[in-house]
Amino acid sequence: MTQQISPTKQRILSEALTLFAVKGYEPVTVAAIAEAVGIKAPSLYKHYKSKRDIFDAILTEMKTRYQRQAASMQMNGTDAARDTPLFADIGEESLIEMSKGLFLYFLHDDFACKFRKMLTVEQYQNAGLSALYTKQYFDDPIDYQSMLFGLLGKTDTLVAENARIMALQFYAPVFLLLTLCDRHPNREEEALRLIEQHVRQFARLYQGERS
Amino acid sequence: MTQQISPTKQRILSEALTLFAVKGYEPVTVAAIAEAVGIKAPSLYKHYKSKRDIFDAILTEMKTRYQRQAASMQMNGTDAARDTPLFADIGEESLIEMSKGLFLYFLHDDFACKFRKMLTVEQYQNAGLSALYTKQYFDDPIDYQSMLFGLLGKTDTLVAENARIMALQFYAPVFLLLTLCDRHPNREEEALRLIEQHVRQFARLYQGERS
DNA sequence: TAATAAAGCTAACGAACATTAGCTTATCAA
DNA sequence: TTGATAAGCTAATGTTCGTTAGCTTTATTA
Repeated sequence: MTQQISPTKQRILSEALTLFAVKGYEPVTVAAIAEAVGIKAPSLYKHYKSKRDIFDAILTEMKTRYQRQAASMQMNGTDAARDTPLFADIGEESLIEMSKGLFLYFLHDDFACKFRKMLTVEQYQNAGLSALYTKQYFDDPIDYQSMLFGLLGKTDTLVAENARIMALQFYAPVFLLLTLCDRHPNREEEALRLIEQHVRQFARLYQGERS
Repeated sequence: MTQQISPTKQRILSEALTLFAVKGYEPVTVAAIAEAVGIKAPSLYKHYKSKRDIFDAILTEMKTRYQRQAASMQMNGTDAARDTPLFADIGEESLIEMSKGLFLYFLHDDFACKFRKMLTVEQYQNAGLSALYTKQYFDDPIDYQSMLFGLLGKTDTLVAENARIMALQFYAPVFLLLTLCDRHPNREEEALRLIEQHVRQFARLYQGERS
């Protein structure tokens, strides 16, 4: 039932995204996309009916991938809510590894990384992309982590209101370092070191609080 | 000695920045800049010799402003180091007001706000702007706040290494909320509320630690 | 084997772009 | 009053862009 995608068609998407991620939509010429793929510009129109059509296909693919990932997170989230031991019991070390892992995934996953950059450079001229950026990199992560911290705090003195602040304080430094490395890949090591110290300090501060 | 700037020349800069902030450099046409100013495209060339020249003039003006501001911060910083009472003595409330004040300045100051957006959308295709972005919105703020937290921690158990993490944890949430409001001005109230709660929590966590 | 469709190519078109040439008008010093 | 300069304008130029037309070739299918 699901249509098979021609390899060239897929490569056009990939190379276009690579270019859009750096320059944004408008400054990228169809000739440049074609050259990256290894064909001539008019040949692109055998696969997509316009430049905008390529852009839309990228958006569609991203939405598909994000929903798939959100669905798997949902499962993990539910499991976590049921099964995971409390904050203190997770252990600082595994929390560090989780943070670093997510950081490295978003930094190095080809599609995720380039799509994030494209959203970044297009966010102010496209209301749809603006909303998508906020959902993917602000509201969804903050909501999700609020939920986790909220669950952890139930048996504790932490109130629900504070869970959002905890989420903000946990997430923002990691995200800031992610965008730093987007610009300067050579500072990845430094960022990882800072993330480790940040998580350690964060755990210490919020665990110290309950004793 | 200092050359007087024609009002039209200044308006060109201002309107060009407004457009560059949203679309980036390339997609903005000189005709669009001219129309925003209220003249025809060829008339622009009486004031600047090319489109790139307008862009460079914006960069130059921004560097001037930033250096002026940095110089005044330097003075405040030195004064702070000499005169300001310790962290706990500043008072949570005035710390909140300071944070909100800086946040609102960067969010609403016309030039600062638009220039930040322009850096955001141009950062991946211009190495110079990339470095400038990192300096202005990562290294300089983190260094400065590290210095402050470092001074405050001298008489305390906090080590210098931790001052950078403190700075990161203090600054990142505020900056994240700033970029959120850049996209969604209608969420300013929510952001201010979160900043207040964040600073309160931050102060409580790091003060609780020393007792 | 013959017919069809898919996927590449060159050539060309019309629109939009940055920029230049050259004109007009107003300001202002000599 | 005259001459020059500044700052606007229209018209035009050469380039680049997205897209289309129409051809060739290869692979698939009847």
